[in-house]
Amino acid sequence: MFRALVLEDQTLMRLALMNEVQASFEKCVVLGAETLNIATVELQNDHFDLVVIDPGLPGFDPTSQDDRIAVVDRIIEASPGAIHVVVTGSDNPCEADGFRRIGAAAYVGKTGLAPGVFSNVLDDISSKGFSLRLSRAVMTKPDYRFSALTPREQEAVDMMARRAPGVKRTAIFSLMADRLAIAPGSAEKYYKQARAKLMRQGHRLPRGL
Amino acid sequence: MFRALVLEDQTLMRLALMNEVQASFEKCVVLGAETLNIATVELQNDHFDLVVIDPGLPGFDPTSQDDRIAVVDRIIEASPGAIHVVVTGSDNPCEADGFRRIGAAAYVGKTGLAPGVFSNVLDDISSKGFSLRLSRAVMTKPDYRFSALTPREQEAVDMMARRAPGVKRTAIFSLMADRLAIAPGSAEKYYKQARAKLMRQGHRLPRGL
DNA sequence: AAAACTAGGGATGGTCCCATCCCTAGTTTG
DNA sequence: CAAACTAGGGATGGGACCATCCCTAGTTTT
Repeated sequence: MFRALVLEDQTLMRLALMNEVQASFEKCVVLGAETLNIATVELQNDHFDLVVIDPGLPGFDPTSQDDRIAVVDRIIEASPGAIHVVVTGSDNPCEADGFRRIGAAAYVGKTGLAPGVFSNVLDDISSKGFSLRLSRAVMTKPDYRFSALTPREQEAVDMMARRAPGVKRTAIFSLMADRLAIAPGSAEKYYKQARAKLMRQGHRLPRGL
Repeated sequence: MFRALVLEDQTLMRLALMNEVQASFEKCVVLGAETLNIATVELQNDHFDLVVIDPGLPGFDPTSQDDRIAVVDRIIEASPGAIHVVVTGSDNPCEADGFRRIGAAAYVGKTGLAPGVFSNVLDDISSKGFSLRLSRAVMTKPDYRFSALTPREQEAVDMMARRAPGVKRTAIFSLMADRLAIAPGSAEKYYKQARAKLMRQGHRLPRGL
């Protein structure tokens, strides 16, 4: 059984990271720790295969490079058999190199860390030994979330809303079919159903329908 | 239709916050913006009832108090009719007061911001006009997440694992029943089913079974 | 004009999860 | 001892969502 631990003080982020880890492995256990103390205790009592660390913990000076390194270093020494992924909000290439030197297998900025990216990070580690993902803002449109839609319908709307200008709807349906591993006809159905729901509720639709 | 906008650069956190907002309203639309620019455009084009802001955006100096205030101030001026909630990782009482003065209705630290807390923040705003939730680490045990469990089963395990010493299991089943609005017998069932699954898979169970 | 894209709608079977109720049987506790 | 807590298990109905296939009909492109 694959065992992972996520050390991150921000609760919503910790839960989200735990989800990402879980989504990356068929069968696994993921522990979430809010503090270095909790994490240290767990690392002493059990073996872990993967540890995700945000070095910006409370009780440490967020501007002190030494503190940040110290946190990660303590974790790495406490779990020599694990893969270590550093996740941070204030990422920079210099710090990435520092963490790499002390044994981290990945350095990931939170801004670019979207659902699904974590799996790619793990793939990078497997193939290249190290994964570096620095933050950069790439969004040009907002995300929309409608409470009336099912997850599939929401996905359909998302992908259609992000469609580049000039791209046919049919092309998007094919793309959706590939990504979700369903038939293009089904993708089309979800989109149309979603659109109809929103119209019925009197929504102003996002640009691009 | 209730309309909300979440301005937060970290993708996973933005999506989590959008979920929290969505969970707080029966029917709503939630937009997520990664940058101040995207948010500004949306605020110009549409009316919003609620805006959630993390002032620690890329392109601004995270240590500059002026920059942080400026971001929130621009948003508040661009959406005079909305309720404004400031969410930040590096929270302190002094800054809270600053944001309150310029018109924010809530100041929330990310560390204590767990699923469901956002609703409480909104309740505070309704009843008292302002909500202040500063971060503090309160966890003493880690969270466990098992990939084999359904959400209900996972909840049952969570609540049981957090049980205070000496508390009877039956008491927990009643508590679960209250929180999830189900029969205590059902709560018991979920817990036992979850436990059985984990045993079958050869898991080491968390302390407290 | 033919082909493709658009925008709706109806019907169906399957799966997973939710919630409930009922059953046995060993161990603690009052 | 009786009552309550513990630890399993089986069966059932309902609901939401998934995925597919089929239908009509107007518009646009080739």
